Amino acid sequence: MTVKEVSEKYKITQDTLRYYERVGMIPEVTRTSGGIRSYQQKDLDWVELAICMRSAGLPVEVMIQYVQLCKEGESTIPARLELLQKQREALHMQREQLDTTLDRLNYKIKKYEKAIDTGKLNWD
Amino acid sequence: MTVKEVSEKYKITQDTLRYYERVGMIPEVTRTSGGIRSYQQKDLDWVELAICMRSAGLPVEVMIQYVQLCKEGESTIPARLELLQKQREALHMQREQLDTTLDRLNYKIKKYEKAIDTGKLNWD
DNA sequence: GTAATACTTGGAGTTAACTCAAAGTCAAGA
DNA sequence: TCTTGACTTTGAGTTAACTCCAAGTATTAC
Repeated sequence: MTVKEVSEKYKITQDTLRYYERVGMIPEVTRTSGGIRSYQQKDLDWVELAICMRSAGLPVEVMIQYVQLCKEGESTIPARLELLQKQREALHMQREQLDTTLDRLNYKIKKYEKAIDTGKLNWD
Repeated sequence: MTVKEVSEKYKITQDTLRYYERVGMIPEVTRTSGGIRSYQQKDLDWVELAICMRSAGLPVEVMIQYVQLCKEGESTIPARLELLQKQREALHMQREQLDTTLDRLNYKIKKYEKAIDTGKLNWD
């Protein structure tokens, strides 16, 4: 697949795909003899992983570290595990905060709905 | 409360507090005759709301709009409701994405744990 | 009253994560 | 072969959300 096809498949710009590769957030993509990107399944797997992590707010920097560790071989498996566990912890906290905010939003929304319903506000 | 006290209470910098006020993410804070901020309960409520929304990733711009609507009076209640509902929807989607990513992280973590446990990787 | 400290503003600087532009190279069709 | 359009890189520009700085004013301690 060309960069254009991949960008369409994942709804992400070509610039972003090239950027991810340039900064090392995904390993070097397979190229044709002419130097043009030709994404293979393993390249697509990396792209998908990168997009998934980014869409949850995981920093680019963290993915760069992970990719770096993967390149260094199996000896880095404990380090990779630790990195992933740390990120999971961060996402759990993020989730809790999200729920707290959702509760607050729901509370306010109910207030407004009632206000519109009864025609008056009885604010706290 | 002074800006310093508020910054300590909510673990946020004074600069950020002033920034929030300057851009209109919270209404103008009560001042002393000398022009120094003196946060009252209602000011603190706004600060707390702003921090809560921001910590869930809700854009500053959205809070600015909300504050603006509040200033314009009760006629904007339907608009405020709509704004809040839209943000709730966005947070719900964000939450789903977070869960998807967490699933993926958990899968990888289990793989690595097993690899360390058995001393070998049986990758997919 | 004066020194020290905390506050004020306006505006410039920073960071993360893209996003765009320019100038050149590659590949497919007439 | 020539043209057209997609691809390449390097490097600069943009956006959101702060973050910092300088110069000045207010408050508090002595």
